Amino acid sequence: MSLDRSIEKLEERFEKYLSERGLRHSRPRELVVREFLKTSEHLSIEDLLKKVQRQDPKIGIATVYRAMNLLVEASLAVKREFATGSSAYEKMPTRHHDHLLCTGCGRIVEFHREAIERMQDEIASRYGFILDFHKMELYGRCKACRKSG
Amino acid sequence: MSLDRSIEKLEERFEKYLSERGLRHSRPRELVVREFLKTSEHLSIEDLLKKVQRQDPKIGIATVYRAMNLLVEASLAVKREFATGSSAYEKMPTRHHDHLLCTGCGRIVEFHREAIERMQDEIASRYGFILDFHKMELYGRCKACRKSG
DNA sequence: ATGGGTGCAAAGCGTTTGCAACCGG
DNA sequence: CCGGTTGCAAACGCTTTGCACCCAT
Repeated sequence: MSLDRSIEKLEERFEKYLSERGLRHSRPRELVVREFLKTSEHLSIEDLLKKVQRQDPKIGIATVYRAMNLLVEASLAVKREFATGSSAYEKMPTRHHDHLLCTGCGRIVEFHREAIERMQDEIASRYGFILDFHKMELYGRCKACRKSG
Repeated sequence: MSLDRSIEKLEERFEKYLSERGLRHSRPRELVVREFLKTSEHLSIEDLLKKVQRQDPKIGIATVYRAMNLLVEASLAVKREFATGSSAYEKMPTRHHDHLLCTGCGRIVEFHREAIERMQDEIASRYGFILDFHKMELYGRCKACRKSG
């Protein structure tokens, strides 16, 4: 399946989400959603705003926030808040993963380690908890950043 | 060593930190630091403010923030920001640990699993990173909260 | 008497919200 | 038309900061 086709499918899911609850289809919203869906990296609100403003400079930041909140409610996006203070949206991951972040250049690497996931469940149950979700972020410096300074 | 004695030692380290850089000793600061040090749990700014205001109602929230920032700089406290939006200070841990949090009652359990730490380093190095720190928080519901609601 | 510390209120910052104009179905 | 949507600006909640006054040293 082509990338465009997969974006189309996600857009359809979003339209369905909207129409099911009497929400409307609008040009600004469509621009935000499309720009978000066509970007594969983690996207900050500011970067997303810049992208949509290239197509329509009148679009305000509130519209971007509102569209992203809808996308999160529709389970098409997740919001990540990092320990560095920045936050970013990513497309709803098909498989769970955690993040490795470079404190130098901001690069974000996704990873998954089943053995860790199992240990987390085991730790939780040892204390009588049942886990809903977790947050695991590793912060360090990538090779390039260590070289450059 | 008694609890009081250990608090005294920490207070001494803080006084040393202050005098080494020409900072002063003051009553409001002392109240904040003492209340913080005598509490073993994770403490929010609001809760700490309430505690110190019981002893001196005139103390403002800015003083609490300033004192806690100093304590963090002095490596006597660490600030934790949780995915639930709340943040809390805890005494500088003698050994590294992560957190398990109940999304129902807010209870926080500290844990440490060496095997996970090792895998985190191993994952980082696989991507060419050297880790500075990490954040691992497990969110779920404790037994009591599952029963009650 | 210096110059750091305090309380207060204002400013910051990222995000949300109230509102009047706008527009989609 | 009705009621959701937009852009703007104001309001948020948490944290920091500017300032005049206070107080340690």
